[in-house]
Amino acid sequence: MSTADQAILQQPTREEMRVEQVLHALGDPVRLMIVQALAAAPEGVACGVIPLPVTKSTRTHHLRTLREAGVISMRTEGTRRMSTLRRDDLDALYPGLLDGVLAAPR
Amino acid sequence: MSTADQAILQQPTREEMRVEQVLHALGDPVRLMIVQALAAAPEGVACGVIPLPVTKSTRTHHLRTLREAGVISMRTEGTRRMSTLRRDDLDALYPGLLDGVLAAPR
DNA sequence: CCGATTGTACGACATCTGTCGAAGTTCGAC
DNA sequence: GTCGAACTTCGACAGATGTCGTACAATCGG
Repeated sequence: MSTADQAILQQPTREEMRVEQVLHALGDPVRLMIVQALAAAPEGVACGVIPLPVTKSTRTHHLRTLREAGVISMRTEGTRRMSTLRRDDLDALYPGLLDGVLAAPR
Repeated sequence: MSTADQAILQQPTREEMRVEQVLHALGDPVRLMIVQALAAAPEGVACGVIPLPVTKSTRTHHLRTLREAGVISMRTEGTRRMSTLRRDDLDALYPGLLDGVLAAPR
């Protein structure tokens, strides 16, 4: 590995984020479940421990969609991938959006 | 016409609205333009006057998607269809969501 | 009544998207 | 070194979705 090795997977900067992409990422039932699970665990969660009604590969697909939209951040930790909500960036760009989504009646 | 004639087109009640459907509706560039245009005109806007890069039929399609998700309300007024944002319902169900979306950097 | 204006309905079509299974990769433990 | 655990990658595939053009419907003004 190089000395500049990054444990954090590629994700858009705050400037690169687009609201329609964020909304599209949030507009899927499985991805919304992931976001709700991450909201309850500010320190991050291993992808695998979130209960989801899909297979591993589909899970990977949704996590990448969320990451590329800028909704979550992922870092490698051993063989685990830890995910966290990018709360600060989302709140800065779209104040109230995330809270509104999380406040939705279940 | 019957005495119970309704000028307001069918739309979900507040209880019937689902957050993932709302987010999905908002997650399209054209529909987002519509919402931004409606946000600037609380009294309602005729569908046709919103500048959009699509044809009439596509416009109708997007307006129906927004209406069926509960984002907008439509009523007939002569040969016009007036659309309005369902601000009160959205704010009640998902406080902050709409404001966050509208605050997005253009 | 006629025509113009507005918008909807329908069918077609290319693309996107969510889903899966199988195979590959990376890391930690023994 | 070998095994298992945790994810990713790839290819495939069915269904959803955005788009258009044409045809149809309703309303208002002369």
